[in-house]
Order: sequence, then structure tokens, then C-alpha cells
Amino acid sequence: MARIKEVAKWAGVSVASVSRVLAGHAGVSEVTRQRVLEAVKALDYRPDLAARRLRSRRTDTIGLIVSDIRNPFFTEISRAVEDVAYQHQMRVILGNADENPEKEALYLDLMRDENVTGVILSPTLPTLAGFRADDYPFPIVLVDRCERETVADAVVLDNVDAAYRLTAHLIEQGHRRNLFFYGTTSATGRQRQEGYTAAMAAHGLEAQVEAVLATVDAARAAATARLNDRPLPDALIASSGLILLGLTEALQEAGLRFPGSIALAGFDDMPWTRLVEPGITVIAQPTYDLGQAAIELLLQRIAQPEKARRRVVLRGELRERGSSAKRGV
Amino acid sequence: MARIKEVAKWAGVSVASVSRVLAGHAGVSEVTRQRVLEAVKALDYRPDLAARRLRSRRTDTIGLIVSDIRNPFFTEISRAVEDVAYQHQMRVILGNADENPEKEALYLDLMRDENVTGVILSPTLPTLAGFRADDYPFPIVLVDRCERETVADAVVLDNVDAAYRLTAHLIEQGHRRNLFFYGTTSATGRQRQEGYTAAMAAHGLEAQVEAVLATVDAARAAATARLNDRPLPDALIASSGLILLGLTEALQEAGLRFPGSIALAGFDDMPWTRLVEPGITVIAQPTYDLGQAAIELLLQRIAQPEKARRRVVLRGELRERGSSAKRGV
DNA sequence: AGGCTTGATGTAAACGATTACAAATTATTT
DNA sequence: AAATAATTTGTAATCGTTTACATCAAGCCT
Repeated sequence: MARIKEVAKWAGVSVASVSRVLAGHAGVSEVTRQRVLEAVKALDYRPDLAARRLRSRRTDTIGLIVSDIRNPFFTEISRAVEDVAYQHQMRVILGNADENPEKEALYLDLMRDENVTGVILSPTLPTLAGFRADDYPFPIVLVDRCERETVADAVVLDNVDAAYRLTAHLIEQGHRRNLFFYGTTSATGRQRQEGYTAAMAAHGLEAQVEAVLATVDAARAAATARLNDRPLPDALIASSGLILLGLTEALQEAGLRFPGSIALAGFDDMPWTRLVEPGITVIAQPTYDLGQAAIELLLQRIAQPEKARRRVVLRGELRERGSSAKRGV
Repeated sequence: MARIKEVAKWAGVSVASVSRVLAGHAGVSEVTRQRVLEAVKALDYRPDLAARRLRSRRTDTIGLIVSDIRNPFFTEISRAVEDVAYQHQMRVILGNADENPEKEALYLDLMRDENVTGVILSPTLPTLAGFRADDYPFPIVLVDRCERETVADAVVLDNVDAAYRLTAHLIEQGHRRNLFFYGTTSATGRQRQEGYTAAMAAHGLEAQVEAVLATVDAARAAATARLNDRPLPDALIASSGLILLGLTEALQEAGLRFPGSIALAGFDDMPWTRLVEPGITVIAQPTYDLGQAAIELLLQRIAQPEKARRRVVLRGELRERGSSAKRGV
């Protein structure tokens, strides 16, 4: 394996010149530049990243901490982050925190050990409480989950608005007794619940909410329990994709068809929401865009550490499908 | 930020002793061990990973190269790999090669630059052709895709067997004219096609196969075209989750119900295969186990480079659902 | 008691790059 | 043509560890 020393010797220049050429620094003549490039090619030289990182104190690595990569929402975000990162010759280290604040802290620690250039984080509520980006030795961009106050750069959906529109749509379709299921561990659940409640109130309807763990199983169990209510709710609303899956399973197990027996709607457009007949009405999140925006915001923050905090808010898209069809009178 | 030097001074020992204690090396007395540990805690010392990696020439990092993390199959594999890796204090670098051999080569190059300890790779067919693990400066474990010859450590499904069983099941249910869709870019498609063909032949039936790009869109388009055939096939079989999704969409768009108009079955059990009524019959792959086996195999290979090559073969599980129900005579 | 292991510790040389600084060369100005 | 500025190059220090090797003390054996 060739080292910078040998490249320098081959090209008949000093190691400094080689380093300068490879770093793209100015102040090196065209003739040596060419000679160095030739030597690099001839020897198939690859700079040793460990050495570079040690001396330069830059790792060109960013950390991505999410709850679970298997959640399609985060899968897509991770893909976006990786795409952009690699375009900028940066690496990504992923952490699955499983909605567990301790694991989040653990991974943040690990990111410190790795001396990452920056972190993208989708925090649980406990971590978010009292969170200050300044407490960390690297820039942090929050994604998906963030309280109102601008305590860190963030990229989020307009959750209140999206939930409002989804709920209003159901009401317009004649569904009045709508039961809202939301996850307890993330800030989005709360915000979406707010939007739901506001929409209900705006139409003079009483809000009914059910807080559950943000997992498929918990949602299914909670829904199954509520399906014994009489009269049945007009509609179930899920504040996330995992919960929507749980509700759908519960309805199917209970033998309830939608929208005939009960209407259904929720967040996140997944492959199957179109497929489950007659299609499930959802708010589609611009997931890839969220991830892309997050890393681009992070890269900007890295380039300009003193710039004012920013908060990017994206809008969800209502996709009307059969599951919310008009209620017969 | 504390350095090893300061820890040594605080503890009243040499840097060598500190290093030895932290590396867990033998030959250090209990009293200095304790003193060093105390100092580490007091100064909140974290060894600099770049320096460590430079000097020790070990990165404790493994590379994972798959086609697309958004394919649930690989999402799950990646989660398994990361879980085990972190348990062993190792990092994971992910590469999405998008079924593109050039990108695969690019990521393999990148892994070399990163001086990774090992790589887990799910190669395309072109990369697999003439692939030799020995050509790389790190151990490689193939996952999911691998030709017969043992040219590298590998963890795969028994694809021929699984496809055979799936096809045989359909035939037993009375479906005789079964059309098999498989992806052209991966070795699994071929192997599954073999199993399918063998099962058809064993029952005196003629195989009918359709090779498509392994994407949802390509599968949907190909299926839509074939749905004009008269008479219709008795059943469609998909050789992968993405293709199965495409077929399902095509059937739904064509207004064909299964198993009434046509039966359906395929590979990969996904959240929605249960949900799309009356449920889709699939071969469930032990995805997490595949990933886990792959990294464990890799770790063993790293520990014992000279050990004989190994090939782990896992078995798929047939999950019978409504979509393959008995055909009325 | 003196030589010989054994075990614990310290010293200093790596690892392979980047980069501050000095030196050398060339171009520009007066 | 000398003085000055600008550009290009090289030397050597440095990043923070690990680890080969030397050293030293203590225990054991004859």
C-alpha cells in the first residue's frame, strides 16, 4: 500500500505538495499538480483516513439517531441522509434508539467518541424536554420531532395543520364521533392531537383521544378494546404509520369493514395503504424531503456555525381514499 | 478534553499503563489498574478513536452493502447487523448500491479507504460472476445472494427449496397454469425460478416464467401486460417482495380479485401481506436471522482468518393464506 | 549470596497524514 | 538593477494513541 511519502518521492516533490494537491488547496503550480496526480494514479494511492482524521481533527462523518430504522418513515429519512452525505464525501453512522431515552444518550455519547461533524436526531419526548443543542460539542439538527421553541435547528412537518385537515376531511364526510389514537413517546403525537382537537372543536364536536405506546401491537390492543364501545365511533384516526397499521389489523380481526362499519384514516402513506381496499385515507409526509432538508440544514450549520437558528416546516399532503368515504345517513 | 497524557499524570503512571488498562491487557497490577480507572472517571477521559485507529491499524468498523435500505428485506438485515455490531463495539457503514454493479464497486472501494474490518455484501449478478473474496483486503460475507460454489462465506435462504414448496402448494390447491415472475439482477431470482420449474415439472406441468427488473413498477407493468392473456393464468408467483407488491397492484388495478379470478403468492412476508384480504400466501424469510448470521459469520472470520469457508443456509417458512385457496372445479 | 525468571512499569518510536513556518524562487515595482 | 511582493516549495512539528523494547524490582532456585 502506497503512502504519501512514496507518492512524493515518485513525483519528485515534498509530502506537503502532495497533501496540498489532494486537498485542493491553492498555491501549487500546475506542473507539480499534474505530476502529483500522475504519481497518485500510478501508485494507486489512497490517503489513510485515520491519519487524516487524527491530524486534521475532522471526521467528515455525521450521526443519525432515530428510533428504529425499520419504521418506513425513518428508513426513507436515512436513505435521504445517506444520499446527500455521500454526495458530499461524508459518512453516516446510524443509531437505533428504540424510543428509549437512555439509548439516545448512549448514542449521543458514541457520536462524541466518534468525533462526528454533526448529528441528526429524532428525539423522544424526555430527551426533547430541556434539550439544548449547545450542550453538545457538535451541531445538531432535529428531525420530525421538535417542540415549538427554537432550541435547535429543526426540520418538521406542520403536524397541527396536517391533523386538522385530516380531521376536517373526515367531518366533512359525515364522520362526527372520531376517535384519535396517538403515540406517547414522540412530540408529533401531541401536536397532531392538538390539530385533531382543534378541528373537532371548530365543528362543535367533542374530542376523544387514546394515548398508546407508538407500536403496532400496542395500537392494535388499544383499538381492539375500544371496538367493544357501543355505539361504535364513526371513525378511527391514527397519528402515525405504526399506529395506523395496528388499527387496521384490529379492524380486520374484529371483522369490521371500512368505511361500511367504521371509517379509518391516519398518517403516513405506505405501500399497503393503497392496497387495503378500498384504500386508506392518509396524510402523506414528504419523508425523503424531510431527510434531505435535515442534512442540508446540518451541512449549512457546519459551514456557518454562527448563523441564526432555522426551522424548516414542510406540509403534509392529504390523500383521500375509500376508507373515509361519505357516511350514509 | 482530557488526553491520555493527563490521565497518566493524574494517576501517577505512564501513558503505557493507561493504554494497557483500557485495552484490558494483562500484566498490570491491580493497584495501578484501579488508579487509572479512577483517573479516567475523574477526567471523563475518552480515547481518541482516530489516533487509536491510526496506530493500531484496526477500525472496528464493518461495511454493509445492499441494494436499497428501503427494501424491507434489507432494512431488517441492516437492523440485525447493527444490533450485533454495536454489541461488539463495532460501527457499521452502509452503502446503497441500487442494484448497480458500478456503485457496488464504488462502495467496495470506499470500504477499502475506510480500512474496514470486514464487509457484508449482497451482490448483483455481474458482481457475483467471478467474485472472489480473496481479491479484497478484508473478509467478506455474502448475504442473500450467492452462487453455488463456495467462493466466499455466505448466508442464504434455501431458495430452490422454498420456491419448490411454494409452487407445490399452489399446485396442490388446484392451480396448474402458474406464471412465475422473477428479478433479473439477483441470484435469488434465478434460484427460485429453478425451484419453481422443478416443482412444475414434478407435477407434469409446463413452466411459464417472466423475467423483470426487480422493481415494483417493472413488475406491475409486466403483470398488467400478461393479464391480457386468454385464458388467464391460474396463479401468479412473485420471486421477491418488491415484485409481489407490483403484482398485487396490477391485479387490483385490473379489478381482479384473488383467489376468485386468479391466485397469488410470492416471497417475503410484509406487514401488508396479511392485510390485503384474504391475505397473501408467502414464503416468509427469516430476515433478521439472516442478518444476524451474516455478521456473526463475519466476526468469526475476522477472529480466525484461516478457518475453512462456511455457508449458512436458512429455511423459509410457507405461510398459507387466502390468496392461494383451493380452486373450484 | 548470586544468577535467573517473572511481572510490572516506563521511555520513546512508531502510525500517516496536515499544516505552521521558513526558505527559495519568480514576478512586479520603483 | 535593486528592492519588494507574490508565489511556490520544503522541513519538521504535530495530532493522540499503541506497542516494542528497555528497565527495574521482587521472588525463586541451587
